[in-house]
This record gives sequence, structure tokens and C-alpha cells, in this order.
Amino acid sequence: MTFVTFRDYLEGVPRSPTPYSVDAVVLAPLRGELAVLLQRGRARRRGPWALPWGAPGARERVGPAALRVARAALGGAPAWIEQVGAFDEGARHPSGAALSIAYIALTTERAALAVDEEGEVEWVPRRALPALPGRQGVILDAALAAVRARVDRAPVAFRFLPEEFTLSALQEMYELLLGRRLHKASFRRALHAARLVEPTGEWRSEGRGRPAQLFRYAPRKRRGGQRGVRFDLLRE
Amino acid sequence: MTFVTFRDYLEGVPRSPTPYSVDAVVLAPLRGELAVLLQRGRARRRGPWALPWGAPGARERVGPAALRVARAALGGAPAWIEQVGAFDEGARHPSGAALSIAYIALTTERAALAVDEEGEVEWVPRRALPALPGRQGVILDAALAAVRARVDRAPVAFRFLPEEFTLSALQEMYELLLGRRLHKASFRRALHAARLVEPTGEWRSEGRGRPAQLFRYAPRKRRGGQRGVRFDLLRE
DNA sequence: TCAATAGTGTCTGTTAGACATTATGGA
DNA sequence: TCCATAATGTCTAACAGACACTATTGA
Repeated sequence: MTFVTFRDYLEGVPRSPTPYSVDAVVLAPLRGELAVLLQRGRARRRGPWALPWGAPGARERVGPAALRVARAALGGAPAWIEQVGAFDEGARHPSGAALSIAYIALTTERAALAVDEEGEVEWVPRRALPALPGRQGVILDAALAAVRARVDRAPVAFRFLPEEFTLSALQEMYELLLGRRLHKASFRRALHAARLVEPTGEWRSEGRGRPAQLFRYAPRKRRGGQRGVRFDLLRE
Repeated sequence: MTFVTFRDYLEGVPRSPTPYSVDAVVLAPLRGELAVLLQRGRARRRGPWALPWGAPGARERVGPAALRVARAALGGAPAWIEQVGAFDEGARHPSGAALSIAYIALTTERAALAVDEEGEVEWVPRRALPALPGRQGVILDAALAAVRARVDRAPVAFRFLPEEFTLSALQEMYELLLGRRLHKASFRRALHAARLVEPTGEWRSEGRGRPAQLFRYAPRKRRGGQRGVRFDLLRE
């Protein structure tokens, strides 16, 4: 590996050199698939694709820095942002940082379609994702695994949907995130039992078929704790 | 201003004040409770209690650094170590680092009892935990929450047990981690259905009562995927 | 013998999944 | 009218939890 000069390093990216970078895995549902927002490699970087990243300012905390990076890539605020972890596997980060803090940022399909893909960024469907070089490949894999793992732990699915949504749209989102089909009646039974949504009172007619009632995310306190131990969820 | 080279930058920066610390939440079952290994505050620190922490060396990666910190506190290797995340909340870390990478380290009761508590460290039961000052309080809370969240996702309970264990011991461990009682027959039914353990063929007689068969952790491939969506696990 | 713990069989209420049916719009 | 989608009711197999019972050791 050839080291560039510190001058190049300073001009290249971070204003005050920080020892760690912040990397954002920006996700959205797009045409029935989960898609990741990738950007063209910056100047002097070979790889054509990279995760959006940045370096926190001297007094900037990593959370706000990640939000800033995601906003810059999206051209607007994501609906949700959450840390995945710290990574220092493999070769150094493109920024030269020894350590990289990874975040997942979620947004709606509507916002995803509004992104200017003529610019530096582009939505890449999960199935067509390139193998990102070095550490960013590890981060991307970990982020996608984290989304899947958190689907039934946190209201991740709702972050991908607009304020008001149909139950069919919600079910499709869960199916997309889980990668398998769900049973309609069971899905709705479990959803209502969990008291996670409430009807808005409005109905939406999209093309043919009976109009669907609109719901919003409105979690209520639940009586009783969970039961049993779900050994069937155990993974190595 | 004279620009140094990137190489100088890399060698220079992380040496004296490291920009990030590594903090270990070392956990073990102890006398029927989950306990955390805390250490007396270092020189020039006021707080009587702190999480074991360290600073990664110039070329040391955070994972090995965390293992080193946990080993030093325990006087031996933990059975398991896993990253929780990166934290920069609140006031600076005792080390002066802006960022702290937190790990959970698990070990058995046997190893916990072998720790020299006359030294700098001491096991503190979960119910008696002091409110750690500043960022370490956040890290401790997050680590305990992470353990609870990962119980039925990863074989966390097994990491707290020796190689060979009785099913009663395993159930007690799950009850300790989940904070609630489990039903014996259901527990065993679910456990065997998940094909996670296999009998060693030996039996252990501890005091009175019928001897218990010993098992080891031996996960086997499971047919069929999980069902349903566990909305009852959803948390804000 | 009793006490204590291990391990298993059976019953029952609950529920996930399957299936069927009704409801309501557009073409 | 037919078709497509929404929404819900009913049936059943599977299962979690409760309970009871047997098994096997030490005191």
C-alpha cells in the first residue's frame, strides 16, 4: 500500500483529521425490494461504489455526524437512524480512519424516489449489491443482518412507511424485510393483538379492488409479558 | 505549517491520548444473580467504581483490545466477548477519549469465583449496581439491555455455563437472564425441539435428589424456518 | 421412611395457519 | 357482469402452560 501525503488527506475529506469515520447504510423499499444508497467513490479512490461516509468534526458527536452524512446522501432527513456498531476489520477505511462507526438510516419509498440519482448517489437493490471493498463490505453485511434481526424487536417496518399506510402495505414491508411470505389473517390478528396501530378513519382506493383502510403507528401499552423461550430463533 | 506525511500522522495520533477507549462490561452468574465486574477508579479519578477500560495501542484493533481489558480484569480469558456499540454520550470518558467502544464479556460462575476480589476489582450483583458516572452509566445500561435482548437470538446462556451442564442449570440461567420464571416441561420441550443440546452420557449427583444428566451445547441444523411475526416482542 | 431434585406423560385453553366467505371498488 | 383487493369468520392441528406422576438419590 502506498501512503498519500497528509496534504492530500486533508484536502480529500475531513476538515480536521478525525481518527474515526462515520458510515451510513441508507435503506429504503424500492419497487418491492430493499435498496441501499451507494455513492460513487470520491476523488483518488478506485472503487466505483462506496457507502456514504464522513468524518465527525472536532466537537461533533457521532450520532449527529451520521445524520449529517445520511442527509447529504439523501438530500433530506431519513425517517430513522440507528447505530450498528464500530468496525475496524480489514484494510483501513477510505478516509484513512482506523475505526469506523456504522449506522443504518431508513426512509420511505416516496423519499427514495425523490433522490436525484443523476448525482453522486444511486439506489442499488439488495440482490444487485456489489461486493464493497474492505471494511465497507463488512459494514454493509452487518447492517443488513441488523435490520433483519431488529424487525421484530423494534418498529423498523414502520420507519419505511409513510405516516398513514394500509395493512397490506405494512404486510408487504414485513415480507420484504423478513424475506418470506406471511399469512394475511394471522398477520392482522397478531398486529391488532399487539395494539400497535390505529385506524385513521380514512380509506384509500388504489386502482382496482376494494379500498383499504388507512392506519397509523400508535403503540399502546400491552398487558402481560411475553411467554416462553423462542429457541427456534436461536442462531449461532 | 509543515505537513507531515500520512505515515507520521498514523503513528503520531493514536499514541499518547488515544481518541477512543475500550470499555468492558464483564458479566457472570453469581449466587443466583447476574453480577458485573467493577473496578476501583484509577488514580486521579474520584468515582469509587468504574467499568474496566483501556486504550487500544497504536496498531491494536478494538476487539483484541477489549479482550485484553477483560482478561486483565478477570485474571483469565472470558468465555465470550461481543461488541455492544460506540458511545459518546455525556461527559468525556475517564480516559479523556471522545468516543468509547463498549463490549460485553461473559464468563462462568466458576471463573467468577476464582477472581481475586481483594485486588482492584469486585463483583457487584445487578440489583446492587451503583449509578456509574457519565458515559459509563449509559454503557452499563446498554450492555445489560443488550444481554437481555440477545438471549433468544444467540446462545448467550450457554456462554455463562461450563462445557457440561444440567438442564436445570440451563433453565436457571435463562430465568436469571430473562428475569422471570420458566415452565420446566415447556422449557425442555422447546429446548429439545430446537436440537440445541446433546447428552454427554454422564450424570451428576449434587447433594440430595435424583442425579441429573449432563448435556453439552451442540446445535444442529433445524428443518423449517420460524413462523409468524412476534409483534409481542416489539418495543419502542 | 421422607425430602429433594430429575424427568416425563397427559390434559386443556390458546393460537397460527389454512380455508372460505363477504365487502366494495373499478373495468 | 367480472375481476381484484380488503377484511373477517371458522375450523383444525400444534403448542404452551398446568398438573400430576414416576424415578432416583441422600439423610
